[in-house]
Amino acid sequence: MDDVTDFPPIYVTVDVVVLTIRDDQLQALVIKRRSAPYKGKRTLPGGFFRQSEGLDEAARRELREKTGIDIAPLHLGQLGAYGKPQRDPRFRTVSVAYLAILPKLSEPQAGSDAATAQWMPVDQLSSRRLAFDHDEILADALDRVRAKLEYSPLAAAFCDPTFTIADLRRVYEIVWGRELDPSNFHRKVSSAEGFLVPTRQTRSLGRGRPARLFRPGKAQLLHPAILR
Amino acid sequence: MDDVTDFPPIYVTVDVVVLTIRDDQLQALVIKRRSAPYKGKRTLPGGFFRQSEGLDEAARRELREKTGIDIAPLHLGQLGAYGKPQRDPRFRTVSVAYLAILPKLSEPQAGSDAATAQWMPVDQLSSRRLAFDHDEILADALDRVRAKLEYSPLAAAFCDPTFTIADLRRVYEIVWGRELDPSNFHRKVSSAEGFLVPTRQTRSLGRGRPARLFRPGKAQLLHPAILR
DNA sequence: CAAATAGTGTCTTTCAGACAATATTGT
DNA sequence: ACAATATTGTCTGAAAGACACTATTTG
Repeated sequence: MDDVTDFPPIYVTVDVVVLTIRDDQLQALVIKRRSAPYKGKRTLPGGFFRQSEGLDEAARRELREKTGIDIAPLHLGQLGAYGKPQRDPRFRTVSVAYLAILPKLSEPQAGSDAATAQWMPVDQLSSRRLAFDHDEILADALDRVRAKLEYSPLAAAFCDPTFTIADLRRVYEIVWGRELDPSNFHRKVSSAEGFLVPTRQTRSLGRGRPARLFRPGKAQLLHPAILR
Repeated sequence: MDDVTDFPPIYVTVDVVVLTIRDDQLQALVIKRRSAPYKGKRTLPGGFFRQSEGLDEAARRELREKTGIDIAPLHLGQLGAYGKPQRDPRFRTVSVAYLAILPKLSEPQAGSDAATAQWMPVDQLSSRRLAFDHDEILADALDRVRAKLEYSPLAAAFCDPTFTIADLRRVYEIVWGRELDPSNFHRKVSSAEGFLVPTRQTRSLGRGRPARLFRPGKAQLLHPAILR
């Protein structure tokens, strides 16, 4: 490594793509900027990184401060670093992006920027809508979450603590953007070792046979995978 | 985003995990440190990030400066950001790690730190051998490359411009650490659309039937995947 | 010829996808 | 009973793993 004095420091930020399902749509949490640059435009929640904290820790803190949401570390994963030279017009920054998945119950709550935080369907954010390079970060997040549904039990993170197989299927259908055969889906998730733990409860929607409720299992990798 | 003046800048570095296959072993490029901290210990090649360059660009430059190797951007991918508070005892750093794959022909060459660059088998670097948090970065790189062999044509990046199916199989065997059935492997890679482009040449090893030589195809994703 | 390596074919099992059939509820 | 949803079963085809077999070279 070279001598540190030759290289000026760079501002490091953390940005978080928070995804949930609301109104049968995949939605992301965005914040409306109140100052220049990009005043009035939307961004991903995020902020500067502090000296004393690790990256994951910073992501959790930002999410908590901006939205009042305290997410389990389990459902927070790093996406990568973004550092194109002109990504912030003010000064040189590198942003470390995170992906967080929440069940639909949560609303943006109290917090420093809470007044400006809102959920928006990702379909309405698909291109050239967010400030900085946040469109690119969001696109990468969507690629990531679509891929992770295949081989990880991530889909359960979109659901309440107990959920039916139909709930889980709706998650896959909404994230992947296509319908799945209910019977084949049922067979596949049921046979994936450690994905679903049956409970003794059922849930009725008023019409039709009540569905069994499940809890997430301990598996970190699905085998066999639920292929797109 | 908050007011910038509240947050001290942080040093951003780039570290590169360069992998190749030499002597039938997966090997990584490491550099022996010539100054404190960790004097005499080995690290991954890397250095400070410059104001004017993008992250990918910085990774290529570091690799070129430290080793004389000019890698195609195609075979250079970001692993992620590492930012535990105490990862560098001197000051607060965040490192963006990259993974680079090279065919075995390359030797560490001229460059500022070339004298101290060397290839080492990853089996001999498996734990607590590298300075800073580079053991962790290397472990993540190995996870990544093992996974990528399944669904991407990355294995060809370990090979010369033309290669036989047996060459390719040795890559999988060495990276995954287990033997594969030659006939099943042949069938699988041959049927993966766009993975291999046949040439009219063959190559003889002196004994046995000569093998056909192939070039890498255009596919970015293997279908079906070559599962572990 | 034998030895060695390359490549093909066959069989069994697993799993995906299409879709039929059965089960259990509310109206 | 009927509509609606949940769940199980059946069939077909794709692909994996084990392994027998054929092909083409050198010694």
